[in-house]
Amino acid sequence: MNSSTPSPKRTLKEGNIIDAAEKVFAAVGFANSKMEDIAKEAGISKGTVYFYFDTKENLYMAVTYRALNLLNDQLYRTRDTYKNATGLESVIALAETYLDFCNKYFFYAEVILDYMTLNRSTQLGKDRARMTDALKESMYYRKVQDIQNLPINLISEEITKGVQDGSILNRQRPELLYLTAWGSVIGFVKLNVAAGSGRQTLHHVDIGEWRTYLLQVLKYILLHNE
Amino acid sequence: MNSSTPSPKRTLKEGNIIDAAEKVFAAVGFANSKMEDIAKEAGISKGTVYFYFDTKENLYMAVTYRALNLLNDQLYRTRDTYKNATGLESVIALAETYLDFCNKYFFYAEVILDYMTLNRSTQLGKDRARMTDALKESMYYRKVQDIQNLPINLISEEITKGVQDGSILNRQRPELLYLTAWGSVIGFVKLNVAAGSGRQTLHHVDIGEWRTYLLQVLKYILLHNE
Amino acid sequence: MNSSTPSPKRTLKEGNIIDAAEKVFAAVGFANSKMEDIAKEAGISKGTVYFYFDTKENLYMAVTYRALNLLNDQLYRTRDTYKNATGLESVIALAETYLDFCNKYFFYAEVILDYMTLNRSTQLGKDRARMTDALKESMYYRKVQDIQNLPINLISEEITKGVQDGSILNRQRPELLYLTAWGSVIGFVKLNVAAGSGRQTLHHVDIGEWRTYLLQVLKYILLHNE
Amino acid sequence: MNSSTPSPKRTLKEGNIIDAAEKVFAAVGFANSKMEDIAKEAGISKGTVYFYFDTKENLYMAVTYRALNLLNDQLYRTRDTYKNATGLESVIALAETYLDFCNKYFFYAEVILDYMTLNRSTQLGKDRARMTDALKESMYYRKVQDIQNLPINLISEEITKGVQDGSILNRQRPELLYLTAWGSVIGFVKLNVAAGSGRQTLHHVDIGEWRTYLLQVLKYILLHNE
DNA sequence: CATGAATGAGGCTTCATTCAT
DNA sequence: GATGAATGAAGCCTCATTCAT
Repeated sequence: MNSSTPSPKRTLKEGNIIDAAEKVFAAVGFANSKMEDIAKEAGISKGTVYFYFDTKENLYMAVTYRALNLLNDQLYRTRDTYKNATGLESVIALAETYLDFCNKYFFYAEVILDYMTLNRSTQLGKDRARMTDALKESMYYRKVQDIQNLPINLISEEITKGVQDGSILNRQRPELLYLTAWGSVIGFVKLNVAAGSGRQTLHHVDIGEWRTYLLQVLKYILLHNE
Repeated sequence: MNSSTPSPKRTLKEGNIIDAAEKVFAAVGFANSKMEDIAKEAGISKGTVYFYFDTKENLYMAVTYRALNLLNDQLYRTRDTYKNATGLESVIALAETYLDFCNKYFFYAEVILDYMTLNRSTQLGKDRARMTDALKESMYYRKVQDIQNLPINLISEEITKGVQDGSILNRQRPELLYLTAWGSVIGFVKLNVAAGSGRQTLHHVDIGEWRTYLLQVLKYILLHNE
Repeated sequence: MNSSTPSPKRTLKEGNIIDAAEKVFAAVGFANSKMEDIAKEAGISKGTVYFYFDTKENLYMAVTYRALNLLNDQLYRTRDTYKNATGLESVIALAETYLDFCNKYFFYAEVILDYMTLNRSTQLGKDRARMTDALKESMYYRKVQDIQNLPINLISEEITKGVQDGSILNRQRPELLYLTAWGSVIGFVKLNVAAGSGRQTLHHVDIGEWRTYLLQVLKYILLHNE
Repeated sequence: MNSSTPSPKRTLKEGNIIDAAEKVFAAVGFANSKMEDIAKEAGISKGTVYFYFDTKENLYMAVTYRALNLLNDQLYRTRDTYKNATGLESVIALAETYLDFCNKYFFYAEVILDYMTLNRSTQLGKDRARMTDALKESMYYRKVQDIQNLPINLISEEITKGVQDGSILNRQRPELLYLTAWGSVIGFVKLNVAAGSGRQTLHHVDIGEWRTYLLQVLKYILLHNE
């Protein structure tokens, strides 16, 4: 509705609440999070949370927006850094950026993956519908929608660039490469997320080692036409 | 606790309830599922559901158990079919089996991934603790624990077999290969799940084509040392 | 949805809850009534109230339905009693019946008047809309709608009968007579309601005396053409 | 308490707020009205509303006071206009004035009736008591009390005048006549209000026609002894 | 005086679970 | 074994009111 820039003070306050929400959501999951707890975590009252975020769903979407935004920032920064490098180098750097992002902002990675699942579920009763509606009416939901495709677009562009500058030899379509590569990374992340943030090994495999190997495979895929 | 074989009648009834629970969980997610709905879906009363499953969590674990069991069945069947084939062929066939499984029963795939997330979250309040406890006391939770490692063990064995019979040339440790391969597959599944079960294309890429390419990459990984 | 007759037990229980709701609504008004209080008044738990009435609004409508139903019963009974009398006598008896009803079931009279105001208010925000929706979806709302016109139809018929049998001499249209007569009665009731149920006098006028005079006027209206 | 004349500026501001309050109360009723909405409607902030009216109840009473005041004004004006006419003519003119008032400001008519209901309800919990107390402490509540009897006194006087000057032949006590007449008018108004403000017909009866007939009946009552 | 952020008591409603029949 | 009525602990959200700026 109001597209004017919000006051810096308001933005700051919202930020504090999102900080708190993040912690609580990350700790116990959306369903088990109570607005009361989030308020307490933020050191304010429940009412104040509602003053800034009219719905629990909207607050969750604000977290998602922040996560996606941060990811985009980092991807764009990497892209700019590698402006003069080859497409291959850029793509690998982007993959590393994403892996680092997931490692550093563990919960954000989860939230972003969660978001992708949101539109799925078939309605069974009205309640679900109501919840979905609440979500879709949320301002942040629309904000997220606006930027959800940025990562894929960015990476696809860099793959295309690599194909054109000859650094990427694989002649599959960029989208196919993107999906395969991204899928590998997501799988890596998902397995790590599932295992928990603190883990250093999974099934006796050192995660750093796995990471290195994954990047090797990605590079391999990009370099070979088969 | 009671290790005597349950009556066939009881098993049948439980099966019907799990059928219903699956549908409801898949449709609206665990948190939004109501025991009432599950009972209705099963055509029985809420009380009866509780007669067979003392907790919502336990019912969910029963679904997980079924999912994992089914996956194991299919993997074992594939392994047996390829008993006399090379390790490489066996491993690729197992990957295909898993992809088919995820495609056909994609809710099961999700449930199995979900299971891995269960033990994670830090406690903030008592509720979470209570829920986790309820879960861990559930009979099906223990049943799931008993078989959770079967897939990875099975696949690792086949990779080892492939290494020994010379069909797999990659000299990385089987577990590392397993994780990389499984991660790729999970990413594939996850992206498909996120997109929705009915889709035929994703980002203009035909899913069958993607699948074929993914298997190619897997084979490639196994065949090349580095 | 389910048009089968509810079990007598259920009907009985619902009746008890409506009894309690009546008392609470009458005592403090709809807005100030709490479901908790109603439950306590009925000697049951809040949850049980919701088992029978899914909404506070629906419960209120159930009260309205009962009120309107009771009024209809009494009017029909009077009509039957005066089946062989003149239309004039019947109409006067109906007026007396209504006055008695309002006197005896004070709160019911209010509820019925309230109902008439329901569809009015212009929406300003969504909340109001939501409340109205909750109301209109309520089963009892529809039940009330089905019988809301019975009184006016009944009385109009009797006026018509009186015109035909020559006992009512006023040649105005029955509807006009009905509105004028009914309006007088409603005004009487409304002023009494406003004053409170226990009052014997209003502005130094004995209410019984007023009632007698009102009936006189009504008779007068019916007997004189202009 | 403070009997010093308020500044014209303050009076103006209060007036604006009451304007807004009226609209909101009329649209959604007292219980569903939010101070926020009223402030928005007045184009000011919530805090400012509270600066002028310390309580929602007090604001409502201010509306009531305005309504009653306006009615009184109009009745007095009519009385003055008919100073030299007969009592009968004066009374009929007053009835017409009231009908016009109700027609033009029909929310005011409701508010005035509402006011009469205020002192009634039995206490069940503390909330109701608190609300009533808030009301009774309100400055406007006392202001309303001061003028609440003006209409009935005025009309009763005119009836008495009519009896004395021989224009009113009915020998019932003025108060009885007053109540009967007022009741008829209130019923008329109530039925119209219930139907909605915009209606031109009710049950196929033209409202103007009904109004004319009602005045006829009133005149008839006044002119006939019994 | 005006603003609008902050508060927190309170109400409606949900739903896992229990239990009498 | 099955049923479905009963329970009550929670949780989301509202909104009158207060208060610092």
